[in-house]
Amino acid sequence: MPELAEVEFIRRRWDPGLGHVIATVRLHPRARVLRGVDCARLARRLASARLESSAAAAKQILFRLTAADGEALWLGIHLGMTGELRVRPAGLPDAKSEHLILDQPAAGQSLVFADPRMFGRVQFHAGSTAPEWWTQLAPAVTSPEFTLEAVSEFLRRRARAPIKAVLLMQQRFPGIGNWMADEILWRAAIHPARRCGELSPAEVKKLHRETVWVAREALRIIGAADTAAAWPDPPATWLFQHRWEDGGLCPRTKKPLERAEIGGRTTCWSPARQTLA
DNA sequence: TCCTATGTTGTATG
DNA sequence: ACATACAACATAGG
Repeated sequence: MPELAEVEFIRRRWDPGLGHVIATVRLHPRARVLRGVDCARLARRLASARLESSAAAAKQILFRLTAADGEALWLGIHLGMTGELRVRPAGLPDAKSEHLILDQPAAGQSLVFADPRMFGRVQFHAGSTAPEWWTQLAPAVTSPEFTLEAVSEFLRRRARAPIKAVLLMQQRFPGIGNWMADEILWRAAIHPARRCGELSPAEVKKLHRETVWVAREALRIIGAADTAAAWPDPPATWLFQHRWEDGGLCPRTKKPLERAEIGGRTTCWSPARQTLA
């Protein structure tokens, strides 16, 4: 159930495949994750292609490949709620929910994209220029383009919406998902149901700062972790560790946390430090 | 049986 | 056209 840092972690799972040639491609064309993809063309082009590099931005993963005839190929993976990448030794049977399998027999392995719930998706593009679904992503929250002014302007245009819902909007907060949004609001001491238009300039500034901080720390703790094991959780000083516990306590105030649906998603906050109005 | 789930998108309404 | 709200997608697990 990946957000910014988990996506980066999962991206690196296919690192053992870099520099190796794909011999065969196996896929299940009826799987929802392949909606809109020309599966026959994808399979034909990726066969004999070499995996060159990968990158992650927002919740999107991009793999760059070179076809046997030299053409540049671009494979996109979005993990949705339950998507996962793995590398499996060659010859093992396919498991359930494995929708795209790239066999690299010379390396003795297969690269696998699995997604039981199938909210994720695969995208494919051939040609020398990067596809729009990659180039059109909003600037990363860890980049210099993610300015306080950009955030202020974005919130101004969504004055009536609860801040929790707006933090989930990928056009301005790429990579932020449900747990990161709750973590940011908790650190910024802003109640998730507050309307964007009523936040003070000081609160918006705090929100901007905590967004960058949470993203950086999550990338450091989760995104850079050893991919041989499961991804690590942030420390117990974070809201993250307590948000699903029954009777969970705020790690700062030690007072009870509250949960409710806000902006269409289950939201956790600390009433002792996040108040309305 | 019923409820929940770290995401996105299409559609309806204002 | 734009902002907002919400059902729908599909499956597994408590």
